Amino acid sequence: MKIVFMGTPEFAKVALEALVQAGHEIPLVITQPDKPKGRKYTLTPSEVKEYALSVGLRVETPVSMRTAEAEELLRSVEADLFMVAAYGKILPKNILDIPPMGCICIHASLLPAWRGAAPIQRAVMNGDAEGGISMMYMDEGIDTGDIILQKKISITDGMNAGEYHDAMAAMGAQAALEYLRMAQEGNVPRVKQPQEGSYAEKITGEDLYVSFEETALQTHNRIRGLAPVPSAYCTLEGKRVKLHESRVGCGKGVPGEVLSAGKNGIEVACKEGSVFITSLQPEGKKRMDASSFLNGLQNKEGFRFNG
RNA sequence: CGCGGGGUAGAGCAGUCUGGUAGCUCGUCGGGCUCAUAACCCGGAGGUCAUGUGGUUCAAAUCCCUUCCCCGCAC
Repeated sequence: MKIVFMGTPEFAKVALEALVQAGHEIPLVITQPDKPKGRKYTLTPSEVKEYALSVGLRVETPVSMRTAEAEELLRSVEADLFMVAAYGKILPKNILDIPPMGCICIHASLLPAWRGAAPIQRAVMNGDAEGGISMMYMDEGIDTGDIILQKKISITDGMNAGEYHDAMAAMGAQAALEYLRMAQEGNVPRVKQPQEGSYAEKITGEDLYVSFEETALQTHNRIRGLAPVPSAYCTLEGKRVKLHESRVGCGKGVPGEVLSAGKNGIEVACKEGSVFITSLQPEGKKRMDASSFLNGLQNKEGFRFNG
């Protein structure tokens, strides 16, 4: 079976790696073009591209899927199916129709929940107790295709998006292999999705700001849902402070007010309840625990955030 | 050359503007108090102040220059 793999970030890389190690034939890998990244603004390849090249796969990075060139490229490999994981571009119908076995997508949510760009972060930020992987036949909608299989995982309170992501990536890879086994036996289930679902909007700068104007639980979920990257933040004396780890507390006070500061962390009042910040990172500094932060703080007396 | 912050004891910081014996909080080690302690008290160790046998100076953590490294923003 010839598979064209389409994907971009780490999540997709893990799946591609599993396919390669299982010995599947992958004549072509499609990923996003290199993008300028980092302080030096250097052109950086995607995780998928980096890995694919390291194992000698053919990689193409079309700028658009809506060109004759893209269609010709994808037809020319005569693949049986396209497997897509967090590619980052919408596939038009003429592309979807190319492979005889269809376009199969690995999506990081239990559809129809969290369709779209940032299902992993949104699930954690929303405080979901359960999440998982969906394999589906792609259609022209955004993550609305018929479902082949789903795998569930619980999201514990102590888990951040990074940990959840890693577990999900591994599970996504397993799901892909399971699908391929079913496909080889010619026995692939296909269940329609409900129309109604939720949408996981892309994370923007506004999502990162912790105002403490939400409840303690919402604040905690925001912090862990954005950890370890891109990180939630608040401000202290006009400077950004990234918030990496927190715990829910039950103190009361004006949102942003520091209620206590010690070995348990820095307790900050929220609209309802409080959160203990246990790991944070001032602008220009490295990540540190709350004790270290307090050791170096000049005016330990009555500081407050976002003030 | 996209913008900016920083490299001082194991950790986090002050001191740099206005050169003149290296400080703070925490940790660590020893002792004491206590039924006991992560609490408290007393004492000690620990730093060629990132780099350059760099420049200026009677004197450089501090002023000037070199190189390396870390981080925030933006993308």
